[in-house]
Amino acid sequence: MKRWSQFFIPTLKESPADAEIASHRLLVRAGLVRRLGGGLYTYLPLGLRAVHKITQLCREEMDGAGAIELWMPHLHPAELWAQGPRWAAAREIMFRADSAGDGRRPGREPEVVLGPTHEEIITPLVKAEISSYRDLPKNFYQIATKFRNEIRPRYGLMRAREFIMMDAYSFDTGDEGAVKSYFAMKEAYARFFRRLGVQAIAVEADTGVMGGSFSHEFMVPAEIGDDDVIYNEASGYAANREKATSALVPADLADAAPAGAVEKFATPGVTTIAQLAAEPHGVPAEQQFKTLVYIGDGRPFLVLLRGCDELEEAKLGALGFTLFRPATPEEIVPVLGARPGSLGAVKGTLRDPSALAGVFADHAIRLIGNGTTGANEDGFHLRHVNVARDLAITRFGDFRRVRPGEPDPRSGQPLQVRRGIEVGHIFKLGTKYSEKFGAVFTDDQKQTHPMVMGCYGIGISRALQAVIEQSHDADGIRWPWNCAPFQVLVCVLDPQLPEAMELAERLGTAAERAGADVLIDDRAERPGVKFKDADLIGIPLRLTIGGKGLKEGVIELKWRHAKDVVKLPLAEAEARVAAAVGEARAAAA
RNA sequence: CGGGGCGUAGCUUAGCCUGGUAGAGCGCUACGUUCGGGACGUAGAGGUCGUGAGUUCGAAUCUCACCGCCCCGACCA
Repeated sequence: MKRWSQFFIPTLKESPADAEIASHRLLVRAGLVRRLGGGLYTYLPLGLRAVHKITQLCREEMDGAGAIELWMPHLHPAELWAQGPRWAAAREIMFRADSAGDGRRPGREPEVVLGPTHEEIITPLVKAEISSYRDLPKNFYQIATKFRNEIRPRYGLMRAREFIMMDAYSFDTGDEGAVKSYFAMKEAYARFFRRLGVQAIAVEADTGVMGGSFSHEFMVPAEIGDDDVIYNEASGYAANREKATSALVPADLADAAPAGAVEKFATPGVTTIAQLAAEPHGVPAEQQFKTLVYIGDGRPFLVLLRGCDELEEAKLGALGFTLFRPATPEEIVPVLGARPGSLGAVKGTLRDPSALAGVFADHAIRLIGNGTTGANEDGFHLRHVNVARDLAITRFGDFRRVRPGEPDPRSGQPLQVRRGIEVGHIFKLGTKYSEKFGAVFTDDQKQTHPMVMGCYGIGISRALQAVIEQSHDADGIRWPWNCAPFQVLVCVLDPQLPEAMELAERLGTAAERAGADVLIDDRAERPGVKFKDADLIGIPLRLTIGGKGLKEGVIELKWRHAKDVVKLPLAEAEARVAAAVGEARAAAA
């Protein structure tokens, strides 16, 4: 039981100017956090209590799923990362820390880095400690601080540079076991978010720099989310836009027959899809081939799309390059022979085809059949280009961005889109890290194999804010029972009356015995201030003790999410409060 | 890193265009009146006007540079 006057909850009437979204404003106004610098936040006592509630729930679900808690350093020797499979990509977001003073190697590679995630730490540990199939599977987790130099920290805790994360790593003897571990975590995640009191949906996701074979994200639907979720309610299909696909191209689509010889025609000044679609040329975007040039690990490659489609850049990750980026015009001309606007992939028109690492075509270009593309000669295009006959395609793939309304890959029903906040991510990693670090085990045939890994993350601090984003009203936060910093607020309107404070203690004790954390507002403030603050900090159950009520022989009980106030006769108050707490706990279990 | 915007008291901000005493509300301190939905009055404390240069007799105000923050894009839990 805490007394407000002895605690520290600095609430604000006005929102700080830098807080744009509701949850960020409420984090600050309700006295949960204060900003230190870009993407850096102090958790004030009330905010820390919410964090503890969330981590405890998370811990219970992880333990329940058989994961084992440990704690790894936040400072990582840079050599470990250099040994790992993704140093080049990961170092972009890692804070470097040269030991003390000027460091021993100023201007060169860092000696230590602040950990953005822990695959590079856990895998060598498991390699050193586990070598027999008898000791597998194992799943280790920690709940700790992560550091990522986000290019653009945003929205308070939503995208911070230092944040709290639960990260887990599973090690199995084979693929089957790894899949089992993966789905055990998927279920644990679902239970965790349900108990947290937040609606989070599992969607198929891109694996990104993490690598691995498949992955799900847990998304909290919210307008301010950074991700687009493509879904169909009826079929249950849901995927991050980066990963989402559609049944736009029929599986049994036959190659179109050529419609005539390839024909070059002059298109002076035409450098965009829209210009070619306009008069005098009048080639619809759906009949154009779009040719994009990227550089993958130093070598150029081409991506072909329909003129009307957009590239979903994340899908290029499937091509296996460690790093890729759009090519510059200076890089394009020597290879293709023309500048952007007149590019194409028609056999025989490329200046230096041997320089290419590949030509990757989106399936949807097969819908074009015969179309128009750049001639690799500034100011000229080619028509009657046939997909099968004329294009030098290394392989087809899914590279286009799905649009709402396209047919669901499962049911054919139209796909929809909504925004979401990514609060959790699970990956089936495979052997990417175990091979690199030599984390192998010996099986019962005395054969050694790399362990099959999975990794799992929950953004604890982000989940905290997602809860607020999803659960608030015009007056303030509406904490779900299980992650509320306190579950019961005893609002004493006349704390100078000894009998009022004594009653508050009794009710608070009754609520505590029933399993609630209790805060007593004993401040010498006017009632209006107390009620406003109570709504702002959003404690689920409010008990009000006032001089008036005491004379009538009642106290008041009010749920934060409800409008009505229930008057409880003093004689019944303790039992009714205990019962209310019991019901709330049961409902939130 | 590209594009846009903003830095004035702890917070929200006016003043800047058109250079000349830095103002208000909230919060804070003291006293009084109040006391069931962010009360009122009186008196106070609190400001290197982000930093540095420049123009000028004189700069919060004009110019330049730098720093910080916010928003939009690419990355992520």
